[in-house]
Amino acid sequence: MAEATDKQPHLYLVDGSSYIFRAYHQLPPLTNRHGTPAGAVYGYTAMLWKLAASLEQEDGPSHLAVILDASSNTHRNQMYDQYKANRPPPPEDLVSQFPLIRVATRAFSIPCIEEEGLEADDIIACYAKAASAKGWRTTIVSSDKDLMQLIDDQVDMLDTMKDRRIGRPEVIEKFGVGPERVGDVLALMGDKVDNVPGIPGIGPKTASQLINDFGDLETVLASTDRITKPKLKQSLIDHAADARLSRQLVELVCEHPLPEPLDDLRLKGIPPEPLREFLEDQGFKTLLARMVGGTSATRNVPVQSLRNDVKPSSAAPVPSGTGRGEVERITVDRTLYQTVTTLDALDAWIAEARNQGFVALDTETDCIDCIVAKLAGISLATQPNKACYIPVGHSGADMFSAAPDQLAKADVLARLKPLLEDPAVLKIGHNLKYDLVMFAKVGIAVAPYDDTMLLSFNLDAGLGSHGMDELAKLHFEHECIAFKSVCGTGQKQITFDKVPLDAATEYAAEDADITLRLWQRLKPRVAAEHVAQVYEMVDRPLSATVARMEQRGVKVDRGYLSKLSGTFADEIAKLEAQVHEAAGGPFTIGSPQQLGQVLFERLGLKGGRKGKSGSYSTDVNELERLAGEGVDVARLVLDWRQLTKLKTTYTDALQAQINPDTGRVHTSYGLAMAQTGRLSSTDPNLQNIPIRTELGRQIRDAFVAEPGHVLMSADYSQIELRLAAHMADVPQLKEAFRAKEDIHSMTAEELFGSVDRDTRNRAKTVNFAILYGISSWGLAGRLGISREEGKAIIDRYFERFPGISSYINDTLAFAREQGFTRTLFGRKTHFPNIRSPQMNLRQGSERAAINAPIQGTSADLIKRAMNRIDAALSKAGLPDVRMLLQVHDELVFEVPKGQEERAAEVVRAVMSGAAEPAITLDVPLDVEVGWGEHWGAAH
DNA sequence: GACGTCACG
DNA sequence: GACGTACGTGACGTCT
Repeated sequence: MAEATDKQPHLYLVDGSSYIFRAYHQLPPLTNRHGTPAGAVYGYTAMLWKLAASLEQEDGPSHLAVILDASSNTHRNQMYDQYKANRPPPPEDLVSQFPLIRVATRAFSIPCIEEEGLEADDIIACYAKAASAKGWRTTIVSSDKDLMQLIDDQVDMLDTMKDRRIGRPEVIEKFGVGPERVGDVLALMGDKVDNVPGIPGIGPKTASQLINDFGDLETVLASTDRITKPKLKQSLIDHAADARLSRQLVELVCEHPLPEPLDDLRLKGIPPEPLREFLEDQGFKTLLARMVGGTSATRNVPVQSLRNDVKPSSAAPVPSGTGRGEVERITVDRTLYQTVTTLDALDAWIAEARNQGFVALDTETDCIDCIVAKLAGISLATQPNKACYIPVGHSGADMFSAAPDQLAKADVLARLKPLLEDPAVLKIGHNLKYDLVMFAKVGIAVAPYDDTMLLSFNLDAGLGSHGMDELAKLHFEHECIAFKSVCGTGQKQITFDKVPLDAATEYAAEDADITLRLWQRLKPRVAAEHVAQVYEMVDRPLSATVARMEQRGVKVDRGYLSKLSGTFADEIAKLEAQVHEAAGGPFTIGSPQQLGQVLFERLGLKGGRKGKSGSYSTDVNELERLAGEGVDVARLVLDWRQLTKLKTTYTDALQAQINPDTGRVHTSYGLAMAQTGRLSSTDPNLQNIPIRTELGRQIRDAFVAEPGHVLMSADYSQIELRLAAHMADVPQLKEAFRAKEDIHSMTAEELFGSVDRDTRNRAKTVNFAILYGISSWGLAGRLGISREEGKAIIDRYFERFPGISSYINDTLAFAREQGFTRTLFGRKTHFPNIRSPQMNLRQGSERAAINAPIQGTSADLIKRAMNRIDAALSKAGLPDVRMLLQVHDELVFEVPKGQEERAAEVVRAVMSGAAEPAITLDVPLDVEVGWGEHWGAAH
């Protein structure tokens, strides 16, 4: 191939100084052959390699240079002596790598440009301007936001770590303004790291809003009379000079003569020497191997081999075979959908469903809450594009319009019941739990069934959510009709039973149509990807189990809650007065911002700023610290916080959630929400009712049984640690569980050689840390010790329980290889970021991947128990014992008085044996059971 | 709607 | 140049 003479020259400018900082933080602390730190240099070298490799590519460089900061003393320091004054010195093991950057660049025979008195940003600006003047394109390799000012039609940026191009649209996305106004926005918001002052109280959002409203900085400063918010206005007036200074500091200088002429930056190819020598010297074996293996017949550059195997790892974080597969183009023709208004038409649909043995269905209602919802209509689909809607509960748009022609609800349900209960016809739904409740309310027990939401959850957990609209887009690139486009939104929103039948048919029939297509696409993957066990034995049957629990609800004592609300309100009022008194004036205690100002400015307490908003942290740790130092107001605020939390989230909200028809609270369980396979609970969340403090615990007493009944609670003891002992195969832990020893004391003995309250507590913390994917830093923070001490404890843990470290290593190796983890029952959880080049993303995924098999197996077990419990109770002659709630490792039942002992034994047996017969655990699953008049007394 | 905070396992 | 220090959730109040 000829050299790139015929194409437009394309200059790449590498912001070397900023690159090496990022590389340092994102790569592990590697050392080179000489034992000196070289992680950042390696990252830098790999980046240059990648760039050089794209020489011949469409968008690759024809000219390339690396730009470095020559000195810290620049014209900006003369302008403002505080410029970059806050910046901490770089870490030592990074400083030692700075000179190597120049060596590495020379090894590539790439020009390395630096200029006394100019920052790299300014040099880049000069070159970009000069290149544009000659009609060249320029790509700035950096992610520095200051440089985004330079972007235009000819200039873009490239973030090689995220493998992302940044052009005008990306700038607008980030700043809300085009590149030409970025300088004004930066001047308003300032920059902590460079110590550019900006205007206090103005962050990115406000800054871009102001510039958009007024045009530029000077106009903003001149228009303060038009600004309505008093604080903002005053701040702008007070700090106008700071803003002008900031504007100058962020301005890039592009009038300087070029240190080297543009044409000298041409990239012709990389001579093998001295690159090979450099790679050998540093011991960068991977790159060296590529260089040798990729010898090209046509030229002496490593280009050919690079293109094939140096894929940017960030671009393909998900290993092959774990994605959701290719998009299948479909054509949805909504004109083919039918509105069924005659019994003959209905019978024809039922006959077709019977004939082929499966049918997709969906119900439409007048409300999202399936417990109170009334049926509006039912849609069916038998083939792609062959779907119908059967309205049964539609009314006119208002009280003056007549209801549309439709079949009688009772007739339709009478015809559908045999079909929906026919064991020879598979019913397919999406989030079928909702429909199961709707049909159960009219005496129809839908079976057998498949659920496409659960199919997607079991196949692709971790890769996205599992709503139908999203799945249609993902698998078919099809946009479903939006609910709000049919029913409107906000004040004007109407309920589905008011929607005209033609629009209702298009919307509802499409849902059944898409459900059918999703089923056709997803179902074959169940066997192929080995999730049949978890789907068939855990999640699919759980739909019906949970539907029953939701329908039952739990009785809540409104009078008791109301009284509690009153008591809390009095306490809150008292505390509020005391806090205001101590603060020297009223303010909104619930506003972290105002509270921070009161504590750390008005009262002058010492405390650090935290968070990117620049506001003070006032969380429980910070306030506990102050309270411990004898700051009474901190204790008062903590008490106020606890009481308002209890009142608003529990005593008030729970009363409002009592269903007027049943007098009970019916939560909704999310079956496909938590990535690990746990359930979640919403409207209200009954999985986070207080228990840890005495005050909060009173809320539990509001959960009561019907007269003549008690509430019974059964919970797995230490289930996650038991599973860890089994899965990691740790003999001492397994033995301790078999012998019913106290596991935290036993750990304390192993770790610290003695057992007292302190060592036991610390051992308990360590045990949890293991489950959550440990880091020495995190453990140190929790235990209030140094990182080194934290690391020593972890090392000792691994040494005493070697199974744990091999479990972690094996789990991570598997996850990196496959992109997902599995529970003992085969449940998959995907981790698309497990190989991300971004350290924080990657490490977060690693911790989650260590935890997921354990948390997920625990979820599998309790779900299996739940699926079996109703039948086991009936078989034991206890059909009136009703399972009501699940709280991850706990089940709550309503039990007729006199049946407690027998119910306890049945429940205990089912829960303890939940792994069998699929799995035999090496540890017993102990279950603790208690009961009483209310939930609080059942523990 | 984002953020901070806090309730649970 | 920033982020975030343990995993998984959901709800509320404030502020923009």
